[in-house]
Amino acid sequence: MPAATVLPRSFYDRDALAVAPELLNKVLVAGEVRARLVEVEAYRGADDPGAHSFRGRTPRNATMFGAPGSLYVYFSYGMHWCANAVCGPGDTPHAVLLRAAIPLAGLDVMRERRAKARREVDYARGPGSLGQAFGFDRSFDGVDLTRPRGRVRIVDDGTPPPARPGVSTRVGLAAGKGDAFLYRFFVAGDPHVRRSGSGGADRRGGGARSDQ
DNA sequence: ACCGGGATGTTCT
DNA sequence: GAACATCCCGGTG
Repeated sequence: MPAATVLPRSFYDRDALAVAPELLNKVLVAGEVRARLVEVEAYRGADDPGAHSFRGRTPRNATMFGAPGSLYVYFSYGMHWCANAVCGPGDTPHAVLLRAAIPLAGLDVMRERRAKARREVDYARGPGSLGQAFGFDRSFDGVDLTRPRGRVRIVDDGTPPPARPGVSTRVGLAAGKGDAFLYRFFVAGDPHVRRSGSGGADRRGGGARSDQ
């Protein structure tokens, strides 16, 4: 098993739509907590009415306009802290929302933080839950994800992204949700991915594409 | 399993 | 004052 390597800034310095599917199966690390990303969403600056950066820079979204490879954390619905990886290219305000992950280490800490979650599968299922499991808050906004011993980082442990990720529209948006915005990517069939829409949870097998 | 609503507070119009 | 990249609980079938 190769040593885990921190993703370099060049990984993030691209369109969020290119970065998002490649973040699947990477490992998010903060202190002793580690979890494998299985669901993400791309948000793309000026062309994306669903993005926080669509209407320009504000105090809240300033981190999105900063260096690719930064962590953009925002407060959602008066209750939850959600985390994004800032992307590019250059200073283009793109980002990838981290929506769900498989707990790998630091399970005691996660269980304590996620007291309401009964099952391990729910520790980091959904962006608010993921933020709570990792202990994110305002002080994490702007953290550099590319530092090998940084406070938060994303590493490659040798697990490749799925060859054919699940793809769908994004969750919970009033704007930017048509078929032109297939910006959500997930590991098809993984139980840690928040179920969407109707029907069965566990679609698996050869093809794997649009929804679960 | 599916749906409806309340919690809770920052951000922007 | 409305909207919001959400979560959880309780009702119903």
